[in-house]
Amino acid sequence: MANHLDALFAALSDPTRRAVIERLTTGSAPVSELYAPHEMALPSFLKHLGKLEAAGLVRSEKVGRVRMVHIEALPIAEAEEWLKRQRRLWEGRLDRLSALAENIEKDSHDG
Amino acid sequence: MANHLDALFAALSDPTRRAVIERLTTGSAPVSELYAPHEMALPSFLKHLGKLEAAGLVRSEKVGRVRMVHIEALPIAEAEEWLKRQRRLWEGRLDRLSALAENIEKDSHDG
DNA sequence: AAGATGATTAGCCATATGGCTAAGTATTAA
DNA sequence: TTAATACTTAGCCATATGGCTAATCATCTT
Repeated sequence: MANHLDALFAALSDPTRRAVIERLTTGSAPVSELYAPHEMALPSFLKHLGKLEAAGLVRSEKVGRVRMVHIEALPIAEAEEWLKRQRRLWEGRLDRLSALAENIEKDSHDG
Repeated sequence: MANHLDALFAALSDPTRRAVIERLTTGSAPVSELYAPHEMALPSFLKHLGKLEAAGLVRSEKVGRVRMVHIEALPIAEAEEWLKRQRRLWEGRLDRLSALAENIEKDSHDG
């Protein structure tokens, strides 16, 4: 995937993975705890964790036999920024259109 | 896909599709114009447009033999909101942690 | 009416994704 | 030192995804 936004948005496109992110906003947790609510085999779940980590949304390190996982704020902010920029560009265009409409209105009175 | 955020984030996970969104923030355009900058066969490109439309990010209607495409603001705002909420939850937790740290500090002086 | 234009449909292909089981490794607990 | 715990690795499977060509349809333009 060329752009890292690719991996970022792809990571967020799955409900299991978004649920993990939602859980992690309340604090770090070991794999076993993150896994508990999900009705799938552990290896399947670990693939999801792997994608989150590959996208940079999450980090983890092993403490004894337990792997602790924590959220990484920056990539979330980056995705948010991309969306915000698109929304603003779009809104900016609407503003310019209505300004234009006003000018046309004015012109029709002047002219 | 259960949640409509699934389709939304999945639609945004491809550079061709994000490029289309970026182009559309500057105004509606016919398929042929949206297609022009992309080095792939038209049917391939149309699949991308189809995903954007399925995700609700885009609408289109046919005028003569031309199909005009325009952006739909709401889904972008929804994706943005989900991200914002996660960021705030996480930041809120940091605030609580530092408040807790201050209390512990205070207690250690009192006790 | 013929030809060009803009899109659409059908169908093929390779790779990615999301799920599984089975078996293995490394720590900790008894 | 044996057993339980917490992952980890390997490998299989079905479906989804992203690309293609070839053929078709619908609407202008000449």
